Amino acid sequence: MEKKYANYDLDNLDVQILSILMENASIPYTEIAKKLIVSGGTIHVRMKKMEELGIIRGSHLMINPQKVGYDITAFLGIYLEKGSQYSDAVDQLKEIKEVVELHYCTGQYSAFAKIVCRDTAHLRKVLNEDIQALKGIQRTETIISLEESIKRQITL
Amino acid sequence: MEKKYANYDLDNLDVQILSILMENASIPYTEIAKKLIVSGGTIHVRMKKMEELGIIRGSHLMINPQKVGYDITAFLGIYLEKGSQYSDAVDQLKEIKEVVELHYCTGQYSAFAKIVCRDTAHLRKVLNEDIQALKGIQRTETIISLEESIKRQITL
DNA sequence: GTTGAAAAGTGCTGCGA
DNA sequence: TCGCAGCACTTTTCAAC
Repeated sequence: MEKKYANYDLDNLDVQILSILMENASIPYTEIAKKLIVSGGTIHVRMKKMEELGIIRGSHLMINPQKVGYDITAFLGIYLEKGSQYSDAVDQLKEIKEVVELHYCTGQYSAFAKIVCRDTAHLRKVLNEDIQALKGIQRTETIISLEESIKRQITL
Repeated sequence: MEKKYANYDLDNLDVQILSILMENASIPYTEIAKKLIVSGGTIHVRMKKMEELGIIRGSHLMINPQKVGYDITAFLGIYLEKGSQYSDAVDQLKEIKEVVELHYCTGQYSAFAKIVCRDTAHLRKVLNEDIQALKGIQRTETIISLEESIKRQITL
């Protein structure tokens, strides 16, 4: 068993397949097979195995948010009144669709969120009306992203 | 021209197609066509248009980082010695593969990064050896994510 | 712009090694 | 466990509306 990659015995081939598909999920299996010099069926078997193991979450179409009118990305450091209220906060924040990421974390903030909005007016509305209104949230600190310079997945 | 969505005249159909594919990029065009009650050809034409407009960045396979041994996500507030050194910092940080996002931003930090590591030892190595060694970086503040509770794309 | 169907290519499955 | 080959399905194209 090769144990280089985590709790699962992913071998080199598995990792190479993932690496290719993580960059471009629409590349056909047959082409991956050619690149890695195995048969198409093998790719299929490996992918199925990795799906069953829960390694693969699914595939997403990446869109350019700015081109569909979502121009502003912001990060939000959240101070909760009590740390124990985190799970309540999660449930409430899930209802706000502008919240695209939420982390429970160490450091000065109890929670840390990433939000995407159409414009400054929209951001202000989300911050003032939606998020500040949630119970259990003491205050927040906003960091606005002026430019997203890097955006990629981990490389295995 | 419907101008509800950005600088481009995306109509309702375009937005519905994107909404479906953003959640699951592997759903076949023919099935989308059935759902939206148009022909497969139409979906194809719309997708091509949106690709040419740069609205669609591509499709990615989402993997579960924890299952391949990347257990730690952290955010890094970066203080640069001078704000003007940002583009230098971008170039240097691009070389560090653990950095998956980098934003130029307002607020106390000059830049803000998201990094993904295997374990605490790996994180310490990236912070101490890779990032602190970069020139132009004064100091950093690390926020470690203990749990990622929300992870999704914007809904149109 | 949309349709529907035909042609080309891809994904899936079972059998054999 | 892997690879090959045939069948089903999807994507892509195109003439016609």
